[in-house]
Amino acid sequence: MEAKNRVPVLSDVAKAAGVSVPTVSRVLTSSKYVAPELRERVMKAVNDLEYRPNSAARATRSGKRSMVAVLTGATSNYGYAKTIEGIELAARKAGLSVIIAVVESDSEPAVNAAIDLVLSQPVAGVIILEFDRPGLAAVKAFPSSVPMVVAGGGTRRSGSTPSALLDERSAGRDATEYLLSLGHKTVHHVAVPTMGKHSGRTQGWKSALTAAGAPVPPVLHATWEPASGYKLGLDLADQDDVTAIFCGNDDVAIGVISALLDRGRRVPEDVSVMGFDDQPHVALWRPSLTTVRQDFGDLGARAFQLLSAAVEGADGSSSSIVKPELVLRNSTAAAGSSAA
Amino acid sequence: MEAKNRVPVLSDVAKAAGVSVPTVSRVLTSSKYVAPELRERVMKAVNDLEYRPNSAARATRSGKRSMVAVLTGATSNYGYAKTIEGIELAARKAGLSVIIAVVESDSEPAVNAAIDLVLSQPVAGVIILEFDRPGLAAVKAFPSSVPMVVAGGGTRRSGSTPSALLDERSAGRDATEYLLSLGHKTVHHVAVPTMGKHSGRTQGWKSALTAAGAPVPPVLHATWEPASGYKLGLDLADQDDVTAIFCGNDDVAIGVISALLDRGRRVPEDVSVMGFDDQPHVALWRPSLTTVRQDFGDLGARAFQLLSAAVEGADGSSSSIVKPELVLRNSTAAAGSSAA
DNA sequence: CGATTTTGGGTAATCGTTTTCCCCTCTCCT
DNA sequence: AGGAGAGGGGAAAACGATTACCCAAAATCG
Repeated sequence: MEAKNRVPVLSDVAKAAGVSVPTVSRVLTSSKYVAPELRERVMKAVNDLEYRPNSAARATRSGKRSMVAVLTGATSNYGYAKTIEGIELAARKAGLSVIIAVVESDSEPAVNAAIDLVLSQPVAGVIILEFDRPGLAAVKAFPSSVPMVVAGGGTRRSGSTPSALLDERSAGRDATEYLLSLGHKTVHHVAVPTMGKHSGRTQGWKSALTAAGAPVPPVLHATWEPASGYKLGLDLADQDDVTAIFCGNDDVAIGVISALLDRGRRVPEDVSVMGFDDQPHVALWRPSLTTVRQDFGDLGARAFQLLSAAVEGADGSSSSIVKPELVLRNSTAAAGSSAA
Repeated sequence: MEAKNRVPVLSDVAKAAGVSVPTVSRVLTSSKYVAPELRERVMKAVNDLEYRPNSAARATRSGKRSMVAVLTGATSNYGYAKTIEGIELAARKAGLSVIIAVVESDSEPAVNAAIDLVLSQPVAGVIILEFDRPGLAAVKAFPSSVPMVVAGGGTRRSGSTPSALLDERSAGRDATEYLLSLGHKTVHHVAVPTMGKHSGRTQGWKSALTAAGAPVPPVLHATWEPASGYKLGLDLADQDDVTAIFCGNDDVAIGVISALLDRGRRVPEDVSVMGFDDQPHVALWRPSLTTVRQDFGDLGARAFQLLSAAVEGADGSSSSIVKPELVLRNSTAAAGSSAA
């Protein structure tokens, strides 16, 4: 157990096995038939020395890349983390490593810095998480020389970029229509800092309202923190005409509900509140949260699939879009159940 | 805007700038003085061509690695995600990329597969998240030829491995002592699937109980899911002697509380419940959750700092340990407040 | 059984960088 | 003015792998 043992390279293995360097390479990449006896010797040497191929050198010569990169505006929020998890799982199954690069903001220097960091590595392709403005900016600025796919909540896909999507627009519309169907005159909306006007959730909400001829209240903007939902919830609680609130995500919904309750408004009797994402714990809230279930893990897996295809050279810019499903629980109720 | 433009290499830049290849390299790495005029020309060519150094080739020749790897048993749970976020931020500031590798289980093939995946890339060093059994197994199996540091919740650090730690043991003890100080005869414990008997939280809990001469109830084992906490909570609700419960994390605590409430036991009047982690939303629970705040982002930053030092060759296996702080809220109360 | 084809494996070239040499030129000093 | 010293930059080697090329031996065929 020498402490600072030099890490073995191909020539060490070749020497140990008594063969030439290319033969070892051929055994390891199984690129050409090698006599069983030699193969045996090589494999033994590989195991004895604990040799691991240096994929940097490999990439340099062969151009075969063994890493995919994820470019994203954030990592630890629920949706981001789950999507990254899905990507990592799919990549690992395919024998690829995953490298994470965070785009600090949507400013040009930040975007370029992240892109530089990623492209300086030998990546086979890049998945950009288009959940927020930094992600959006990264998609726009990304050079066409490297295979890229988008994963996000958008609907429209202008160019020829393959995309794995969650149909947030439809989901937002469904959610809003559901609340309207309960008899609410309109639905207020607290947005999370996603892509601004381009957020599918917000778009769907607005289109449902206008389609139903309902008034469109101004959009309230929260951060990702539940506390900011709480703050906005305090304001909403004071407005008597607010009877239904569609929130940009579960954390914010929790904040809003908490504020409403603190102000003495009952949920769902006085005000119905919906979340978005269906984090595991919101089913246990009191009231349990009506929300929209998004399968982020699947999103990540689909994105990786598309990237694999793009790397293989499939030019047919296929895309996949999945519609999240409503999960009806107890934070929503018919308008006027307050009287009952 | 050619679509499939070959990505430029150093010799392209050299040609465009009318200098030799090594000169370009010297400019980019600022390894040797280059005349201002030449430097100028080179930089212009670099910008014009949008050249980005190929860090695989760079690593091959110079041995300078520009990636750190994170080896972990999971990625999307709160603590994991926040720690990874902290590592990424620190690494990005230092100009390094982060590669993530998940260790599927603590079985030997899974551990080796993850280690192989990581070590085949040109990583400067590795941070292993020792929050669970796969992480623990990875630490044990990791070869000494590559700089490595451990980040986790352990206390003991046998060998000479630098470690960034959260003192879960002390925190668990503090939490338990706090509950005992409220007059509870003993404290029940619902553990999350961390390192089994080696979990600092569980160790601290047990040591506080034995130190106080209180009976040590059997440990209940939950998964990471709130639903599993709920399940165990139903059982606990039926035992009248259960008046205080220390949970392995916030999600489980929420499940337990939910079950207690569903069974008609009041929190905190009948039963006090504590969580662990202080996720942002638990402050908004009703009752708001008493818990232990862990600064995972800081943990990640500290781990990266130690790794940097280790890579630089600092052999003094320094470690850093931070004690999480109790956050007292409303899910805990004095024993017997039920009567009041 | 001799000539031609296959086959397995070694030698050398290659990938995109960095680094070592070395040479040329410019400066400075006596 | 001539020689020593220093500094800047180019040519070539090196890094650790893969791949092109080639040759000897075995296999196939007439």
